[in-house]
Amino acid sequence: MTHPDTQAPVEVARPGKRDRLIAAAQAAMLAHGVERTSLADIAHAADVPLGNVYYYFKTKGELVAAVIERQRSRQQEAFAALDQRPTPAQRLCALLDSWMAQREKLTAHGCPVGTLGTELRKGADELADDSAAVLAGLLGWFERQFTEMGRGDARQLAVALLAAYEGTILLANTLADQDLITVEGERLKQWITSLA
Amino acid sequence: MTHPDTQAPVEVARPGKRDRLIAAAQAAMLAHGVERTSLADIAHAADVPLGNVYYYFKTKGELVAAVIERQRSRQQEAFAALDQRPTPAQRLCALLDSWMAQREKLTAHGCPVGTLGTELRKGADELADDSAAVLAGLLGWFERQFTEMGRGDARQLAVALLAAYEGTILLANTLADQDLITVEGERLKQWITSLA
DNA sequence: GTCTATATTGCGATAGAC
DNA sequence: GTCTATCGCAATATAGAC
Repeated sequence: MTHPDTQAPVEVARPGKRDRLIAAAQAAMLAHGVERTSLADIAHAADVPLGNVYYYFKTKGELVAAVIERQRSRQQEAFAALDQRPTPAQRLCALLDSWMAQREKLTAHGCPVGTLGTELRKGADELADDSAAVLAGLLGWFERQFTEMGRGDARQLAVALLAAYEGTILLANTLADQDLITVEGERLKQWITSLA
Repeated sequence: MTHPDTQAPVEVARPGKRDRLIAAAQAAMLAHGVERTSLADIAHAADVPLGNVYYYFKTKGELVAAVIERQRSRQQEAFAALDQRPTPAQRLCALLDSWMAQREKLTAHGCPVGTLGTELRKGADELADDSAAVLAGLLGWFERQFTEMGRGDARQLAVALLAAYEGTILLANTLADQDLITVEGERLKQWITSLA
């Protein structure tokens, strides 16, 4: 802490300027959609001047790509944590528990992965496939759990579970009723338990 | 047909100019989203000059409102047709059959009601509630069928069915796999039959 | 690397002739 | 009622000083 002025003459960027932009973009795009979120909004929220955004991301699309990559990365961490649990049924139920715990945010803005994927499919965007890969990652993880439970119809069960998951959030969001997530969550947990 | 020039000096609009705009708006907005659909696109598709759109709709929002009203109207017609069938299980399965028959369009663009509701919730739009009412209409119809089947948990069953319905379309659209609709459709029909 | 000022474009909406 | 021309604005992206 001594002589802070004399050392490090090179201006080191406050760590995370780029990360702050990605996080701000993710939050704003989840709340208002990609199209309605301007780079000015993101820059303001991240406390970065507008023109400087283009030093980190050449286009808005690159920023969206970074958001998707961040989702994928977070998803892998979540899987790693869940995989610590001993049985597949416990892992699936633990995910449903954390899902229900987030019901307020999910009801307010929808599923981050689902709504982004839906919006990107409407554009001519190549990014749609990247977003789809995140959803496919969740589907694959579900399928692995069911396979480990010895189910030959693991794929179909995974599709049914993911559809119920995404569909319930869509309903909760559109109808503005977070209790739908609680009720469906409990029903799905019972269903999983009955399969184990 | 005689003397067509001398009669009806008042220029009667070719029937359906307004309707053409609504239909074109619905198609374009389903394909590309409300935000990305410009009034110029709609006017061009409906073969109406851009400036003339404002004679029929004061704002773009009014045009979206007309699209929603059209969805609601079509939904009522669909319910009336389905209600001709003798049993609630037959009605539900008939709806799932028509759903599966439309799997190609649903996979390409998502559910017209679900994607519109999701997008409008992202905006500050008051129209979101109008769109939600259409989804709620479908939910209510489901619930009536289960009630008529003598189920005390009709509401919960309706939520589960609608979530599976919307969630499956979201997956089929995002993952670009229309077979998901076929597989889930058959599973849901079996489930309904098992309840009857 | 950082930031201000601005070029450029596309869209919603309007004015006003016919 | 119909249509052309255009305004005003917001947003992406760039130029260029520091």
